[in-house]
Amino acid sequence: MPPLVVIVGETASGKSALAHELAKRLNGEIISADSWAVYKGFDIGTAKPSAAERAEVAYHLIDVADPLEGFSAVLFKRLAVNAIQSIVSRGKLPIMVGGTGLYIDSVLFDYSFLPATSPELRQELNALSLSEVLQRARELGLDMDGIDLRNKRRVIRLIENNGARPTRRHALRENTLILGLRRKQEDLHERIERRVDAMVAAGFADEVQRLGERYGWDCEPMKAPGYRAFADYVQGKVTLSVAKERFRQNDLKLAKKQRTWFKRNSGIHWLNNRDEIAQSVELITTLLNT
RNA sequence: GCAGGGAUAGUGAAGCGGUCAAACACGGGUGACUGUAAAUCAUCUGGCUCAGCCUUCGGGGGUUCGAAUCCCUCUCCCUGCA
Repeated sequence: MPPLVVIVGETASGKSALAHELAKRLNGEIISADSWAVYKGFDIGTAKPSAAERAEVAYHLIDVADPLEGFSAVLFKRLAVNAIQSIVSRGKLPIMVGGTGLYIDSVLFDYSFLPATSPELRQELNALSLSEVLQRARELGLDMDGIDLRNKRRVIRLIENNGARPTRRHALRENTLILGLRRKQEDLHERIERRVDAMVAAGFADEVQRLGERYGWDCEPMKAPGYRAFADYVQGKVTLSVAKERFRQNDLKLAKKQRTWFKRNSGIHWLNNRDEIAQSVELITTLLNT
């Protein structure tokens, strides 16, 4: 198993900057594990690396999805595994950074997803109520033991898979180092506030306007909170300060979910706030020498 | 100045004499999570020595066994007539 470095953390924690720096120093390439940066055109609000950064370090899994077509964890896993292989074959170090827990875990724990399901069936099931979906599952004689019967999506998944369950998660990928970045609450608030301001200064509102006109206001990535709030703003529904406030609020909410997600992963090496680069380099060096 | 309407928990908003610490939504806390994951779902969300008690429904004063709900009055906001 080739070595893999993974960097996780809350949104705006500085993981991208750390990854970039490490890639430069250690001859690495970056795999973004971000469910929104995959979409073409959604650049400013998803905090994609700049052109200058991309010229310095190779980035993968950014701009790989069309905003009108959607994306999925399965696609992510497949592309990520391929990217790791090709990076390694070039003699470089793969560094996966991102905040989308499910995507990261799919690689870390080698999730084996069930076969694809038809969009028609999903559409049909989505239109039903929870009790109707449950009824359908019962009619099909599916074993619902252990399924969260109050969560419609879970029941729908069960039906789509015709009762099949995903295989149990595998052990953590070998030869993998997971670094975690954690910030104090007040620091995170400040970082988020600064980042939102910077995005606005960089023309975020114009980007949203352009994307809304091109892909419609209801396309998948437009549902990302920062975009949703600014879509309301450019359409004159809310003021700029309200849009910014919502953006910040959404970032904080996301950060909380990310914390919850990563908390259960006991394999993460949480870095101290000081000398994050030095600590990382040391840990990675150890990884590569074993 | 006269005639109406309104002030409810972090926000929006129900309630309109008892079953109201007060629906619901959002916001917030905690957690679940293998093809939408910034999603979806669960749970908690006035205070406390927590099967009970205490303090809340703009301020003050009444009526009543009992009021967020009725009356008087004060303050502030909106609407119609001047």
